[in-house]
Amino acid sequence: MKGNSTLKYIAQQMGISVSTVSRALNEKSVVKEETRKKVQEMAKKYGYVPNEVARSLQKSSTETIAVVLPDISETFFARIVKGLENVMMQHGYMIILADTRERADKESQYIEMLYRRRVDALVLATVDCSGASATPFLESGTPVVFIDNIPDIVSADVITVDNIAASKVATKYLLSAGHRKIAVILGSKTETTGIERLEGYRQALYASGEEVDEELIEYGDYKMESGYEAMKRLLEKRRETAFSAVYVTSEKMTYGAIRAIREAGLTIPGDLSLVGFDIHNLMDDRPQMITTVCQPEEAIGKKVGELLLDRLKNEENGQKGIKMRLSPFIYEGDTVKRIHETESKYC
Amino acid sequence: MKGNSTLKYIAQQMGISVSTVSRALNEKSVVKEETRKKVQEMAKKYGYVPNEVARSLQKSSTETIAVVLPDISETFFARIVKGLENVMMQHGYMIILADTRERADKESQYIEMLYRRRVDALVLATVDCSGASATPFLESGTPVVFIDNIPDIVSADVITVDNIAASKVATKYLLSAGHRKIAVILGSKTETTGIERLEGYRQALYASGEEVDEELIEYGDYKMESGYEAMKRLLEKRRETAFSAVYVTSEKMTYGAIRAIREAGLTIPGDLSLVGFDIHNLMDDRPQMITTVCQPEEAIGKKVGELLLDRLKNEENGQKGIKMRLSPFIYEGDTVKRIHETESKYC
DNA sequence: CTGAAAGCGCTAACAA
DNA sequence: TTGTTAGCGCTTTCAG
Repeated sequence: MKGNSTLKYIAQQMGISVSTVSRALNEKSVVKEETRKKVQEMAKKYGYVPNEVARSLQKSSTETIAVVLPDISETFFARIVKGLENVMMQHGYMIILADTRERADKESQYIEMLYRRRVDALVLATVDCSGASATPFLESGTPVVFIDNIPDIVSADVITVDNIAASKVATKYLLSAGHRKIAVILGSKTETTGIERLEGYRQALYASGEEVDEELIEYGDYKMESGYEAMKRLLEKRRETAFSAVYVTSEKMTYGAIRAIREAGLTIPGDLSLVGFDIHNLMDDRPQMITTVCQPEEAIGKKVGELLLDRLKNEENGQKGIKMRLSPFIYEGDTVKRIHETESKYC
Repeated sequence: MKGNSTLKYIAQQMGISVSTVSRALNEKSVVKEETRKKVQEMAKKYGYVPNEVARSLQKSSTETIAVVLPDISETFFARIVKGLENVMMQHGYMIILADTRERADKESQYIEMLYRRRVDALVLATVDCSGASATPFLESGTPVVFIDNIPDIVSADVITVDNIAASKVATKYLLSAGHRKIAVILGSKTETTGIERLEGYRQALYASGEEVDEELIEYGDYKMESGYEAMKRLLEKRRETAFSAVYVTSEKMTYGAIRAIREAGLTIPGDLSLVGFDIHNLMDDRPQMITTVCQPEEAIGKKVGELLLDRLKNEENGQKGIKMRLSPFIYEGDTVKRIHETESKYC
């Protein structure tokens, strides 16, 4: 018999006006102390719980922000969400989560739904680099922060890891271990994560005077199966290409690649060296020697939160074209050594 | 200049009533085809997007469900959320995610916030087995489904893995590999996940005529660090206890335990056999031989979603005391073998 | 088929 | 300090 207690109901019971009840319950307004106490008593007695839906409607602000991403079961995304959620919760904002399963159509569909719900901001790890899916938010001036992939939109706010640095670190690591023929498995030809990670790889090779063998560059789609397939393709042409190391640029593709290597009867690092990406669980405990590049997720989530809070407080909505690149780490086998290629860059 | 288009605005522009516009835009209502077309045109022209906040207020249903859990960066929870989200999204429901960082105080605080937002249902992986934190929902008759830990409340709806079966499978696996002295690291003395996992361990030992050595039972708090510490304690008394295998009952504690074992200069399974819990990433690719018990997360998420959908559709709110236990798996080293101890049990 | 009116629960002027 | 009124944007009777 609870849950239907409203300001109106309390007001009626007490024979006073709704607005007085409202004021009494909102610390900021001025009411006679005595009235406030009585109202609070009654509110408790009737099990009154404010209805935020009504409040949202009237204030045209839902104190809710949306996070749209390709796969929450990727540790990378889960950790970003965790970092973000922590900051936002402290300020009374809650998070709506939407998992697109890497599908651009779902992405825009979900974003449309979220806009209808009038979330106050959108955090988007897009799989559609045109950035078109974010249109409803962009047009209405609702804050949007892109993480992971960078959209074509010049004025967009972006906070991501420095992908070029990440690949440079990974490649240099392998070069300095004596490898000359280094294969790479990328997640996308069109998304900036893929483009930049390739770029860093190229730069590192050029810098050390190595040729880039296009045969050593394979593509997947960030999912495990594609890492497995890409690795198999690389292994098939290993005779001609003679690579001795491989760099895989996403968590799940790394798992897939490792499986392919094992199935081929090869060992890591005995037969083939490998540098993975975002292998966090192994990182913490290192049950084996996997070297991995990692992104500072909690930091990304936190930065996104702070940026958003600023945007939301200052009412100066709209994109400002902020680009923030955070530094990746590399975790090298058993040694919990961290190499910072660059410090965070802000523009 | 967008984003402020409302039914009222369109109605004014067209010189018709708000209700007609509303009807025209809601497929179900009856309007002259011609009117509908014109309205739809105008709506598009003015960039009208329905305001779900207003709709929610009027329908007193937000089409939103809340998920409150201890740690979204645990693969176990992330996958449940993914499974659940998938089902709910297909029916127009969105998910609000709250991460309590295993803190009971945050848990009840968040649940309070969520109730104010009038989410239509709550999915709760509680760390407070009294179930008291869910009170606002329970009292108001809003559907609540518990996952993971089972609360004291008898009438509560619960969908979890069969923890006793999980431990039995794990322990039997080690017994059949010839181990007699098997240590176990549990996550909690008070939560049902801990209690039941201990129970399964005990039952398996009894069944094979082994004594239970209380010295071989250690407790952590599900976090990595505690797994590390618990393992260290076990190793310190290894001389007296002479255990040859250990069973660790959560993902992160497993990582911690492995680290402790490695730091002690021991190898798995050379010096010590280990069965872990929820080690999914390793499961998919198996970079090494870790045997692990796993829970069917996607299935749990899906079941939760289906139950909720049913509850929400049929308006017969309130707890019905449904208890559903899904079967765990065991993944045994390199072999992708699955042992089903039991089939899903429904009560 | 369409309009007028009421109301979801709350806040916020504006008076009193 | 308190009450009255209006309205956030929408749906839904109830008349017409």
